Amino acid sequence: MADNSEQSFFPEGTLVSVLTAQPLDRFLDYKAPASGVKVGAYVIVPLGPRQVLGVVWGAGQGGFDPAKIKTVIRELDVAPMREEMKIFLEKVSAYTLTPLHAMLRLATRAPGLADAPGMRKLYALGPEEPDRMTSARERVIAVLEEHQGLPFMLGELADMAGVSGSVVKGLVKQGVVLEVETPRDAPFPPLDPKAATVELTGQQQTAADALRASVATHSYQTFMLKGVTGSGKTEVYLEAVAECLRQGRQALVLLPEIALTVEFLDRVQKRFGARPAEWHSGVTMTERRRTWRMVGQGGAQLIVGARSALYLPFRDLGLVIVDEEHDTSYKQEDGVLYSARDMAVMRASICGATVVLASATPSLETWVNAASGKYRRLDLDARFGTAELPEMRAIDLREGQLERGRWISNILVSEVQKRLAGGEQSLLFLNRRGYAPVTVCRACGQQVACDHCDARMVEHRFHKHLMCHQCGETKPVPTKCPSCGVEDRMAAVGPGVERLAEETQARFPDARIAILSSDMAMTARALKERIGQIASGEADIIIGTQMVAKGHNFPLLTLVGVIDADLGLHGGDLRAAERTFQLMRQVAGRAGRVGKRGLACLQTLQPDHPVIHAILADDDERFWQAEAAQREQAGVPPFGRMAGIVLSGPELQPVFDAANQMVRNAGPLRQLGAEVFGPAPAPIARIRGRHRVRLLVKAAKGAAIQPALAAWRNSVKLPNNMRISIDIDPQTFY
DNA sequence: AGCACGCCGACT
DNA sequence: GTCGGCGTGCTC
Repeated sequence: MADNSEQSFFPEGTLVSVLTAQPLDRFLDYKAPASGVKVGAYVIVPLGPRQVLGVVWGAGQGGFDPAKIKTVIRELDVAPMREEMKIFLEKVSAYTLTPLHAMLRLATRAPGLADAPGMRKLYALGPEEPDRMTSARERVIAVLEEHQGLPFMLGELADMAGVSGSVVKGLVKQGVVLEVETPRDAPFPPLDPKAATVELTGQQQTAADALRASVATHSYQTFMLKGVTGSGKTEVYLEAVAECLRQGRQALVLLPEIALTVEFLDRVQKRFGARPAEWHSGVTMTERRRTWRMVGQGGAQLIVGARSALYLPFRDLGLVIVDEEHDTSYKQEDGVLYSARDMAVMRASICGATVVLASATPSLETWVNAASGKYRRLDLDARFGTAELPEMRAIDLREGQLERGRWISNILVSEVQKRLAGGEQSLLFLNRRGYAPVTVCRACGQQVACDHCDARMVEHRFHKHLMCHQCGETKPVPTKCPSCGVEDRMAAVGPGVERLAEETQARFPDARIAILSSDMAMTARALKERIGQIASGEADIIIGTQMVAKGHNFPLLTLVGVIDADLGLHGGDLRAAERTFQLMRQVAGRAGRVGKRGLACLQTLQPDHPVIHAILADDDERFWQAEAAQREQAGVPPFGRMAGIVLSGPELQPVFDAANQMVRNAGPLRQLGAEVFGPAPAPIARIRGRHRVRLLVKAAKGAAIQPALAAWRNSVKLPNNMRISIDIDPQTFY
């Protein structure tokens, strides 16, 4: 690794070590350019016939034919990478076994990085009077006066004044209007921590004080902020943001879903008087470039975004909020495998920042860390206003409650009817997209499966096709069985939201029904608008998937019916209970947020299951204790370390053979006290035609398994149609 | 990642 | 004869 502790500036011709974003897995030496170059500088370097982006990591290492060493082409006009960012990238790389070049790629995911910062001309009011006043000129001056000194782009100003550009240019000649060269990437409007006064309840105040005090120390600390739905978590952590702004440091708020950002931005605007910078897949290229640059030079104080915002080049990060920290979308299961929650903690510990992990239903890891004192725990249990937690009731489906092809029990039907009569809303929750999860042939019993994956095809009647939820492959709904060839015996089995909507429509023909499902491809804005309409009463019954569990507020909602509370309780996945618990509680939390007490009905075949009991008893502490005890006994996370190794290839047998070869090479790993399990088919045994085989490594909590895993991975030479990926702290481990 | 080099099959 | 398939290896 390059050592840069001694030197930070390299004069012309000295050797520097450069990390490129190319998959080279080593540093390359270059000569510093005529102007010299400093450590951390973003540079363009020649690499073979190409020019690529890199970062000066430190002094050159030598040992390469000096005649072949090329010179850095130029340094980019952006803030250099800070030492703490380099440390962060190195640490994440070592922890997740991701090559450093891939980390750099994550950290430079901004368009137009290599471009010179563009300039543009803006127009503002100048000191002079015009020689002759015309009505066109008057209008231009009026527009500028109205917006007190705020400069405009030429087209914008001309449009607003209803004149052509030449009128403005004419005024520029006389000095009435000034032409100012402004950088294209402007700083974001300043946020004012005192823009709005907030009234907090006693408990909120206590929590906010603790967070503010921590932010003010400029040292690392993680908080678990646990607050039931509607307890005002956001208000509390926005106070921490306010303190961070006062300290002149930057704050980052991570949200699990883009759909939530629009609502959140509105709240920020109300609280701080301006909108913060955004960072997620829905942001335009220009705005991304601006945000990346401004974060680096301090022109953005608050960034709201998705997990990848962790890799922005913060100048002085003082606070990271991970909202809905239990959300599984923080752990990406493809590409670079990391948990944004854990990496947020890592980043904050490097730069002396406060972390707030906010959730109504924290992940078990966070709960355990809070229990052990590693994190500080803050609780908000008083609900805002008069709303209270809904009454919760299990509906036992075992006693022949449901007719064939029906999914809504009579008890639930009558509760919905009461809401319809009273002008209130009902939510029917089913975490299954599409019409029916299984299409089966009644003649031979075969189910229609995806040709490329180990998954069943889900019928989407709305789109008139079957779809594989693994790879997205679609095919028409067959009328003839693909296996036995018999005609017209194909049947849809089991419910999806579309089918639930169909039944709902049949049972309540006069009700207005709205479906909220993630496969209704909508933009974040359109979705927000739709949710807004529904919330304001434009629907009587809402049919929803997982999406509705993520923080939207429906004031008229007083009934939640969970159609299948058993989904996810079984399946051998140790996290299944945790996920089901979180989901159920959150969905139930939708009901009765304002005013009236709500009712949540859980339809289940296992009314005696501990998870169902914990939900009904509203006793989350007991649930987490039981879960923690179970995991501790099994020696699995967070009480032990685990890693999943997935080998994949086009043919099953060679993949298995390679996996077995790895097991035979696992000696050094076992010497660390680690156990190796497998090979076994991965949880999803085939994706896009590639067979996947998994090994699991289990080790004691303190064991440093990464170096051993890296050596292990390199101990087997794989054929080049085979891939290997290592997932530290996998989400599924069974 | 790209891009070259290189060594074997079916075309003008 | 040569155009082009993609396997192997290099890039400071």
